[in-house]
Amino acid sequence: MGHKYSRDDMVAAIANVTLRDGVSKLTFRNVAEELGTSDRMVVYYFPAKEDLVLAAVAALSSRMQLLLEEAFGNDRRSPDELIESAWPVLKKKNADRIFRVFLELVGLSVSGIGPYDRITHNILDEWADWLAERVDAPNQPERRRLALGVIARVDGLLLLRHALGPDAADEAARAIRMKKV
Amino acid sequence: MGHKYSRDDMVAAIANVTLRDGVSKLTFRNVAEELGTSDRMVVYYFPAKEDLVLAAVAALSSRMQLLLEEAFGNDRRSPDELIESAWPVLKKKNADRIFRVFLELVGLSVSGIGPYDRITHNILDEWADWLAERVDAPNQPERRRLALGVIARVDGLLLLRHALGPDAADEAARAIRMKKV
DNA sequence: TCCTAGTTGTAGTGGTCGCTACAAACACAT
DNA sequence: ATGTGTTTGTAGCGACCACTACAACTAGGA
Repeated sequence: MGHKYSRDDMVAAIANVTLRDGVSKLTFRNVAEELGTSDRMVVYYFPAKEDLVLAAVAALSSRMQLLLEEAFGNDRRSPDELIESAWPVLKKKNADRIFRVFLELVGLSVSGIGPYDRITHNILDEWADWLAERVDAPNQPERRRLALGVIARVDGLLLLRHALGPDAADEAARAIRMKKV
Repeated sequence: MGHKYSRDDMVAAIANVTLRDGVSKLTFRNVAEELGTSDRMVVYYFPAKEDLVLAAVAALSSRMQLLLEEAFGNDRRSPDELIESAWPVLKKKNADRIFRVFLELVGLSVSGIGPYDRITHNILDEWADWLAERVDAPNQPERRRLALGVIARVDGLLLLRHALGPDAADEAARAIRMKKV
C-alpha cells in the first residue's frame, strides 16, 4: 500500500464539501474533517486556498459537462434547441447544486476577494468554448457569439431559479422561448 | 440642532460603503468608519446585520429603478423593447455597480448564510412586480411571465458582463436579440 | 541501513466578524 | 431637577479564517 491519502481522495472530499455546504464552507478544516484527518494534511497537498477552489471547480465543472453531453446529441444544434434540451437536465438536483456553486463563485468574484475573479472568468470562458463546439453556425466567431447567448439565457434562468424559485424560472423559460411547456 | 446623526446619514454611508467596497465589506466597523464614529453608534440604529443589508438594498434598488424609469418611457413596451432600451443604461457605471451588489447578494443567498436568501428573494420579487407594470400584455399573469423573461435575460447578460467582461456581454446581447448593434 | 515522502501531534499567529457590557458624558424637554 | 434619548470611551467575547512552526513517527525504496 502506497499512501494513505491519494490526491483523488482529497479532490473527492473537496467536491463533497463544496456541493454539500457551498463554497463558503470550503475550508481546510472542513475538508480535513471530511477526510477524518487534520487540516495540515490538506495544506500539505493543497498549499493555498486557491488550490482547493481550483480542484473543486475542475471536478464539478467536468461533472456538469458530462450531464450536458448526455442531453445534447453528437450533432450541432441551434441555440434554441440547446436551451430546450439543456433545461430539463439543469433542473435536476445534481446540476442544480453544481450551478449553485457557480453562482457563489460569481458572487465572490465580483466582491473582489482573492483569486475568485480569475477562477470564475476562466471557468466561464471554458464553458463558452465547450458550448461553441456544440452550436450550429457557419463560422467560429458566430458559434462563440451564439454560445455566449445561450450561456446568458441559461444562467439568467438558473439565477432566477435559485433566487425566486423553480416555478418563476419555468415561467421565465416559457417567456423566453415562447413555446408551450 | 437635534441629533448628530440622522438615519438618512447612516443609510447614505451604508450605501456608499456597499457600492464602493461590496456587500462583503458592509460591516458595522466599516460603516462607522465612513461616518467617522465607532461601530456602537451604527449598532445603535441598526441593531442587526440584517438591518444594514436591508437599508443598502432598499437604497440601491430605488436608485436603479430611477435610472431605468428614465430609459423606459411612460407607455408599456414589449419585452424586446424593454431589453433594448435598458441595456445601454445597465452598461453605465452607476447601474453596473449596483448590479454588482445584487450579484453578491445572490451569491450569499445561495450559500445559505443568514438572512440573505430572504432578502434576495424579496428584492427580485419586487423587481418582477415593478417590471410587470411596464410590459405590454393583455393580462396580468402574462405581464408577470414576460417580466420574468426580461429579468432572466438581463440578469444573464449582466452576469456574463461581470464574469467575462463587457465585450462578451455585448456579443451575447447581439446573439439574444439577433439584431445589429 | 539510510533517506525521503508522507503523516500526525500540539500549538499558535494575526486577522475579521457580529455583537455585547458597562459606564460616563451630553443635549434637551418636562 | 429629573428623566430620556443620543453619543462616546474602553473593552471584550467567542467563533471562524488561512496559514505557519516544529518535532516526531512511520513506511517503503535505494
